[in-house]
Amino acid sequence: MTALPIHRKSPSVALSERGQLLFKLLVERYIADGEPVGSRTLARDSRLDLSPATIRNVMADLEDLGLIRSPHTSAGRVPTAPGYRLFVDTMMAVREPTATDIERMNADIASQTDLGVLLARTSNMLSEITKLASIVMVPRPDHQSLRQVEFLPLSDNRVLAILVVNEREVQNRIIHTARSYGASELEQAANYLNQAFAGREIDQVREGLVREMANTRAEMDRMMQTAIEMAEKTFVSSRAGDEFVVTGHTNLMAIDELSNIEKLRQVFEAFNQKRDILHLLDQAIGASGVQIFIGEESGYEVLSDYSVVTSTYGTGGRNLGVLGVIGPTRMAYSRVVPLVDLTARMLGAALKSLT
Amino acid sequence: MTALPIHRKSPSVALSERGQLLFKLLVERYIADGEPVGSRTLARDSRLDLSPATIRNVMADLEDLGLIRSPHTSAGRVPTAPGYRLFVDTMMAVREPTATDIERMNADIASQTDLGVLLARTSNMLSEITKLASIVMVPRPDHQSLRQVEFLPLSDNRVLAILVVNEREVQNRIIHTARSYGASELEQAANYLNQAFAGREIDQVREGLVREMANTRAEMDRMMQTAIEMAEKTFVSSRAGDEFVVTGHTNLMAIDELSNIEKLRQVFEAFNQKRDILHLLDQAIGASGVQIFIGEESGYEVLSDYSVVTSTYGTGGRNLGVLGVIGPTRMAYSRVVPLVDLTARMLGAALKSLT
DNA sequence: TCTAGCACTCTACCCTTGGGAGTGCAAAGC
DNA sequence: GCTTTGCACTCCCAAGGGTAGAGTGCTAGA
Repeated sequence: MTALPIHRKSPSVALSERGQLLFKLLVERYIADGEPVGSRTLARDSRLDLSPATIRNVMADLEDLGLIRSPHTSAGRVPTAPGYRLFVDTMMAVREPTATDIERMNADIASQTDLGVLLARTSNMLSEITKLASIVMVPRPDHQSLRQVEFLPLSDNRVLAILVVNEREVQNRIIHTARSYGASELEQAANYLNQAFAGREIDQVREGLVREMANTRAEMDRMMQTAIEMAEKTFVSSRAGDEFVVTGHTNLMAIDELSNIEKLRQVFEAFNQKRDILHLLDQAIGASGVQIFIGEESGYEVLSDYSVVTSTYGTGGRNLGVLGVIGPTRMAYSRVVPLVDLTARMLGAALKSLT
Repeated sequence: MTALPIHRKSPSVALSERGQLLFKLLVERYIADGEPVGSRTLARDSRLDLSPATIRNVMADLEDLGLIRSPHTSAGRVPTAPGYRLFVDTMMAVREPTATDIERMNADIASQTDLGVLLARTSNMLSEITKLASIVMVPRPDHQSLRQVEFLPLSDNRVLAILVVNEREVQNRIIHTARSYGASELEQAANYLNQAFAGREIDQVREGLVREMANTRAEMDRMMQTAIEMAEKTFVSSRAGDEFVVTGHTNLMAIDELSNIEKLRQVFEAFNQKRDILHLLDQAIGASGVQIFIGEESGYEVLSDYSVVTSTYGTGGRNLGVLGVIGPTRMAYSRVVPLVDLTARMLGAALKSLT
């Protein structure tokens, strides 16, 4: 076989060209098979026409650099977290999603009109195609602009408030009031609020009300009083907390061939204790584009054998949220990364057309 | 020891009094330990002062009756599905929930105001206390009475419809229209609908509209046209499909000591393919009160090693939905059954105070 | 009708064993 | 100086065999 011109030493970086090649092959092989890769296998895989012994020497170097390790004395080598990191950063060849996948995803996502359903479907689809667990964090509206508000009296001094924010999202809250209000009273209050504050940020609404109160204090008529009272209770501490959609847990069970059930349980538990996962996703929302957290990098011990691939999504220039997948560190990054990217873009587009 | 008066034959039923006693002990023991119960153990447990050999004879009878079986030649006996059935039907002594459990549940459930949160919390709580997976099916409103409707124009010939039904529930839908409508136009249409149909069943609204159309066909003014057009699209095929909340998957993983991971995966998968589970819950909603499905009784093969304990819940006389738990057939029925019952009643009460 | 005794069966566990895979090292080859 | 060969060594894993424990069914005797 044509030996490559391998004698050119790579200048300062510790890794020779040959080392890189073999390392790349090793990672790819391990991702494909899931079993430690030995020198003989690697010798066959590479077209370098080198004996296993030579490969062994290179592998020893790679091990010294902390890129690979052997699970035990006489097993092959597997990539370490830093190894995966190097791989995805400098040598991964992304495999574009197949036309089928794109088609399938498009059909499913584009047709959704309800925000909740859209997110759920997106998560589902991503999970099915990647065969991993998928997370979609719902858009966190940094500013909510009020479009319309309605009040409906319920029994027992309670009022149902319906807010339409950001042009299309509907929120509703039950508020407890000191006395009971009549329907017409509430209607007037809502009318006033709609006229005075429609199109304004919710935060501003609260401020505006306070100002209003100061100005008109004495000569406030009854309607105004009602309006202010209602609005105060309605707009206080809105944010119900970030939510996210998780689908495809079960895919993790299928993959984890070691089926370390206790570990798996802990990961699932983490999904439920949503707060933990949220923090991870928060890290991701800062930078736009695809981000990869390998093993311990995520900062969560339970995820030490798992990697997380995330991408922000949004419309235009704004990041609305984060989505991604969780799977074993040896997931097929070259396939998963473009898929996550694609999904994020599609969701962004779908959201845009929804507005 | 004081031998019980066991010589009285039970009349026609195939099971002697002694057989019943020993069977009950066996089931309780197996539920507690999870391991096949042998004749020696049972001899010690019972205060009957009988030798293991005698117990063996009884056990052989019980096996002939199909109430118990041995996993293999020289293992003890475990209850069969019919065995559990007999146990829960005729000999189970319910253990009332502890004051702590009641207190805890009450605190958590009673304080909720949002329907979605209430259901989620209920499910969570039930799952935590029973240490099983819990399902709460959301109330299926067999009749939805319309309280109020609002329309908001969006871009691209789409209109956001907001429905308030059943006094407090808010639904919103995006509908696509042939042409674009102005805000005032839509407002008039909503006003008309609200006046004409508030308080009526949604089904009736549709019917009423059709009648209206027939009557006024020719002299329909523009406002009416708009109203009818909007309403048609809004009220068609409303039912977004029954939803339910599942929590505590992870508890199943902890219990299934055999950790037959593939089986577990199938069960989880079934949770995701919600339709399957729904059908099971549908069976339960017919009869009110607690129902127990043991193993294959549920009609789902994947659930063959699991039992489902459900109860309907509702306010006043009406059944609104079903909740329950899923766990191994050897769950502690005597504890779980009253807990499911209690939860159902508490949820019913919470819903009542919410309306 | 109950009990004691006994032979039998099956599982779970431990230990050993041998093969296979892979390594590391030293010496020989190009 | 890099590469290869040869070899001893390590470790895992699966298979086999032996043993103890638990429990059974059956039969004969109280």
